[in-house]
Amino acid sequence: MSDDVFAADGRVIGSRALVTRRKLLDATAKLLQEQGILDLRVVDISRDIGSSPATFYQYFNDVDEAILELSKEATEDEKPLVALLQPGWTESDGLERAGKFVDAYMVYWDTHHAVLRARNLKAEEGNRHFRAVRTEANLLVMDALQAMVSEGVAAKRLPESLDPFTTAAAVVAMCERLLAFQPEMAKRGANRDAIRNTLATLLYGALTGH
Amino acid sequence: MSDDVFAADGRVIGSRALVTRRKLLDATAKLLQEQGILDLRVVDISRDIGSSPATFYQYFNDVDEAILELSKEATEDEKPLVALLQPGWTESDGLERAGKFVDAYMVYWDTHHAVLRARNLKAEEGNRHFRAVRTEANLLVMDALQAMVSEGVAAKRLPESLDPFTTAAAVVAMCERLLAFQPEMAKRGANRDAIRNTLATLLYGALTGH
DNA sequence: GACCTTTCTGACTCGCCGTCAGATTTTCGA
DNA sequence: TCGAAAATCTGACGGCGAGTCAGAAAGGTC
Repeated sequence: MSDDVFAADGRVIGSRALVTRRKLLDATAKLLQEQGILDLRVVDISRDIGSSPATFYQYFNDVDEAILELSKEATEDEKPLVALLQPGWTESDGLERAGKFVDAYMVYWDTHHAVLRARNLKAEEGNRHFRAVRTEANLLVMDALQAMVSEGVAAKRLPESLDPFTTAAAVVAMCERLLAFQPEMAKRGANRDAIRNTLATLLYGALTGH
Repeated sequence: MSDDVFAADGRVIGSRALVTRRKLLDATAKLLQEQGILDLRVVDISRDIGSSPATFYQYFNDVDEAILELSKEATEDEKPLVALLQPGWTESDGLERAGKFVDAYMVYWDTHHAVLRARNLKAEEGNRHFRAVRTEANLLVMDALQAMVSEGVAAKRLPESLDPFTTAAAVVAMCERLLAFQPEMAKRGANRDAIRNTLATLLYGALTGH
C-alpha cells in the first residue's frame, strides 16, 4: 500500500506538485460551496489559486475527479461518528446519547455539506464511482445503526415489521435530508435546537423503541 | 385569473405554440431523467422535438425556467396525498393508513423523481424560485403531518420534546431521501416491500406514538 | 391571392472545455 | 557552482454549447 499521489497521467508527483494539488482541491471545495455544482467552472478554480486551467488538468481528468477526491476525504471525517452508535442505549441515557450523535452529525454536515450534496447528486444520477463512495460512507454508520435496531427487535421493544437494514437507511436519510432543509426551516421558526432535539427524540424512538 | 400561457418575451401564445411548448417541457423532463441535470443541454432538448435551439428560447429564458415549470406541475400531483393524512389514526387502522400514504408517495416519487431532484438541488443552492416551489410543496404535506403530531403530543402519546413542525419536516425528509436510496438498497437485499413496510411503521410511530 | 400576425430557424458571437508544445523552475550529479 | 535532466506550469488553440437576432416560413383573414 502506497501513499503516493498521482497526476492525471498516472505519474507520481513531488512535493511542489502536492501543494498545488491541495490548493486546487481546497479551491474546488470553496467554489462548490459558494457557487454550487452547476456553476462550478475549471476556469474559476484555476483563477482562484492564481494558475491556468491547464494546471488543473495536470492533476484531475475533470472536475468530477476532484469532487470525488473531496468526497473520499469527507468519508474519513465520518468514521468517528460510528463510536457514538454503540448498542446499549438505555431508557435513562438513550436520549442524551442520541443527542450527542446528532450534535456530531450536525458538525460533520456543516463542514462538508456542499461536497456531500454534489456526491449525492452524482450518485443518484448513476455515476458508479460516486455511488461506491456514498455507499461506503453510509454503510459505516448504517452497520452500527442496524445492530442497534436488531437488538431492539430481538428484545421485542421494536416491531418485527421494521427491517433493520431499511430502518438504518431511513435514519441516515432523515438526518441527511433534514439538515438540508435547515436554512428554510429557520425562516419558519424552527431553530437549530428544535431540530437537534427533535432529531434526537426520533432517533431514540426508532432505534430503541423506548 | 387568466389561464394564458406566455412566451419568454411576455406575449400570450396561441394553440400551435402551446403544443410546441408542451413538447419542449416533455422533452426536458425526459432528458432530465435520462441524462441528469448536469448533462442537460438545450441543443438536445431542441433536437429531441426536431426543432432548433432558438425555438426553446422563444418559450423559456433558460433551462431553469422549464424545470421550474415542471416542478410546479409536480406540486399539483402532490396535492391528493394530503387527503391520506387526516388526523385520527388509531392503533387498529393506523399502520394500514400509513401504508396507504407510503404507497401513494412512492408512486408520486417514481413519476417525478428526476424533476424533484433537480428542484431540490436548485433550492439547496439558494435559487429563490425553486425554494418557493419546494417550500409550497412540502408545506402541503407538512401542514397535515404537523396537525397529527400536535394531536399526539396533546394526548401525551408523543413526548413534548418533539417539535411538531420539525417532526413533520423529518417525516418528509425521511420519505424523500429513503426513496432516493432505493436503487442502491435493492442491491443489498432490501426490496420495495421492505422499504414500504418499514417506512410505514416508522411513520406510524413518529406520528401517533402508538 | 394579398396582407398581416404568429411561429420558427440559420447564422452569428461569446465563453468555457480540454489539449499540447514549449517555457520555466527545481533537482541533482560532478 | 554549474549544466543537464526532470518536474511543473502555461499560452494558445480547436471544438462545442449558450444565447441572440434578423429574416424566413406558416397560418389566418378578408
